[in-house]
Amino acid sequence: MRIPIQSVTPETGHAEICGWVHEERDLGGLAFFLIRDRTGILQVTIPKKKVSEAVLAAAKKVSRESVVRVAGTVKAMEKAPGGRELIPDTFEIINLAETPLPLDVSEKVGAELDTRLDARFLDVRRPRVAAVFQIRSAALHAINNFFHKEGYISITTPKIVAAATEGGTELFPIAYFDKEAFLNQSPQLYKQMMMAGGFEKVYEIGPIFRAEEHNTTKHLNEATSIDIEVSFADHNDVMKTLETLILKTYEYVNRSCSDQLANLELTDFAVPKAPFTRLPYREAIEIAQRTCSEPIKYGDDISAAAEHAIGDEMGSHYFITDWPTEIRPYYAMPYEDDPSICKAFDLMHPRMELSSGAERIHQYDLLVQQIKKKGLNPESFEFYLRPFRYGMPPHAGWGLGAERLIMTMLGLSNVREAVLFPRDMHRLVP
RNA sequence: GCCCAGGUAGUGUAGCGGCCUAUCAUGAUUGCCUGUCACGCAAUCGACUCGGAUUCGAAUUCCGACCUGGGCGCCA
Repeated sequence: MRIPIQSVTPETGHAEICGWVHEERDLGGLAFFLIRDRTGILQVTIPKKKVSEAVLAAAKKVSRESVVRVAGTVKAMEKAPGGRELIPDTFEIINLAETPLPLDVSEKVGAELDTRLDARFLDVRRPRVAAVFQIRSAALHAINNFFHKEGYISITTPKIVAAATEGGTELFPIAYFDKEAFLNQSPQLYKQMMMAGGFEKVYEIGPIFRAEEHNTTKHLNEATSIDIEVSFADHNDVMKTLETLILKTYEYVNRSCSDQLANLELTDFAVPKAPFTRLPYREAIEIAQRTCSEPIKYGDDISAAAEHAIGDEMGSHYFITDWPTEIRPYYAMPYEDDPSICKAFDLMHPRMELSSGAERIHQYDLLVQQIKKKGLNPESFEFYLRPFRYGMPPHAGWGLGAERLIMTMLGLSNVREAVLFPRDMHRLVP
């Protein structure tokens, strides 16, 4: 019976392990093999005079990163990594790996991201890379948990759609039988429709697709969006929810992923401090005008340089609130007393935007008016507008980029590090 | 889409008109070695992205193609 390497201790007695050959060192009469599975690394020690011919033959033949099954006696050994080693009585090569390897799993020499992504299956064998995805898994678990505890209904909405969410041209067209269709850029319209469906609190974690030809370390053409929509809530309510979710996620990762964080050398991992500052857009612009070398004025989008300048000033997570209605999507709710600004917000990490959200317009006439103001045709949004005529409650929500959350949480320099098989302008394989 | 910077053994690099039969590390192959933990030692193997041009001579300069990284716009 195979047991995980993590649970092999000097008290184990006889053990059978399965895994990959991480490193081999042959000292002549004595050989050492480091065997790795997803839980850890164990040293297999072969005193050549004391083991069987079969073990010797296998040890001679096996190459690095081959898959093996090794069984034998576990002994306490101070000189061995982890204080224990396994002396094999059987050493079976399950699958021999070809040589040379496309990249060095033991990390003696580096590999560029492009090389790593081409051989991602090998790249993720490296413990520090695996740690990122184990943490990503834990973070998404914490997020799912949070929503279930809070009574949200998990939904999945179509990724193949007939119309754009926000107008725009940044959609991937696909052939859908004899019709024109697109990959969805956001679940926005569908989660709002479920407010008319009376679900009240919904969330979805799923893929979003953007055909923008951006070439940066924080954009993907296929990303994972964490989306919520809540009825009878306003922008402040859902900002509070987002803030709590971020804290809970960091706390869970901090609590349950200490090995992985150690692998990533994140000994100073810190849960952000709440409450996050609510910084009105107007004040954000003032900070940028004061501290950023590039000129910016009220009404502009916040440029990367301005974003960094404001981020430096704020130092940790913060919200930018009260945006000019003009530069937000048509569905953002304008303030009653000043319709030039709206109840939209972005959640910012000092390095980049993580999330954007808003209280939405729930009145049919106002929504149609805003769609027209953006130069869009309400007729192409009929499927979306229809629910607004039959009892749409007030509601608010946001979308949070899962990869950016992981990237900023772990200090990754490229968002591609947070996706197993990233899709960007140049990469469609593997 | 615009603007930079690059493409040298399996991997990561040095070289930037002749000293290149191309450096170093890692790796692979073979041999030696009983406590390695980036083991050590010896030998061997393995590369200038492609096409054109300039030149007596091109990895090195120029042009084009292809590929890659990064910045910007925009956004999650």
